[in-house]
Amino acid sequence: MFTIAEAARRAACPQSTIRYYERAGVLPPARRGDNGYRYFEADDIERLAFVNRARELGFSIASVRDLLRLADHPQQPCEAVDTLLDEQVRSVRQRIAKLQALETRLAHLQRACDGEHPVHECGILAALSDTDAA
Amino acid sequence: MFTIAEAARRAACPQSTIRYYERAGVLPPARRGDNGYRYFEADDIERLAFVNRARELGFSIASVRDLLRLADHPQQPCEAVDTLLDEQVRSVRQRIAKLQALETRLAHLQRACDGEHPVHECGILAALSDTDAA
DNA sequence: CGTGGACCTTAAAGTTGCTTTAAAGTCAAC
DNA sequence: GTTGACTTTAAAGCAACTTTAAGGTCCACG
Repeated sequence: MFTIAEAARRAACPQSTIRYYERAGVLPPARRGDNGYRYFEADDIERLAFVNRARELGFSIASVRDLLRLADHPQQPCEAVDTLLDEQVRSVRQRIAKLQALETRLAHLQRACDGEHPVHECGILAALSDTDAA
Repeated sequence: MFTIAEAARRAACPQSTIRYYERAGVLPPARRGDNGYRYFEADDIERLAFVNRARELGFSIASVRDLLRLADHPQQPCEAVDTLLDEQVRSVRQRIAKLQALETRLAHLQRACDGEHPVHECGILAALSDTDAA
């Protein structure tokens, strides 16, 4: 039986996040002591750790809910898990591609100015101001 | 003199965004007709386009405000512009690196399951449940 | 017994950059 | 004069939390 402070320490995440996860429905309502304090068992901490790992992998709260539901029903086919993971991979790859395109444009801009002139000669601001610039 | 609908069309951005930018202080309060309608001149549309381009490059609203302030004071040295751009490049590269690390981990996970078994044999959920898994 | 400090609780607001909604006023044409 | 397309505002919604404020609880020390 752990207090929320202990749970937070063990899961290495803020107490406020644990409360939030409960509110958001990815953790079940915690058991309460007579004083209203939350108490956690080893099981609860494992579930919290599961959530944390899934979040680290970039899954949304909604997807984490789905993953937990699947984990709770061991007889179901795991196709749904694979699908969630595939979607997540695609989403990450898309974000990478967008950021790389951005990086290229920003790097080009960096070459437009050497930092030695006043702003009105700055190639960077010129590019931002210019309707024709990429 | 353009209505907000015209301005939105010319800048290819929603009207709600124009109003938001005004509220957020990156666009000055628009001139108003007797009826309270906003009216825009070519200048205003250019400023809006500047904002749009900077946003496309990933600059925060706060940075866009800074960039505009710099653009409005042509005699200042453009070092500040370069600094903002450098920071932006660093931030984008960092995000890319994080996403690539994520991609690697997700791709590993994908190999942990071929989608043919029930959930309780799923390597993906096992990895999420396992305290020792990456 | 009391008091100080460390713990816990909740609801609500703040964050970022918008979008959406609702309720309402305006304008032009038929 | 009324339809329909425009405009306005304030406020709420989104994601995933974090922060704040105001308030109970617990325990140990004197």
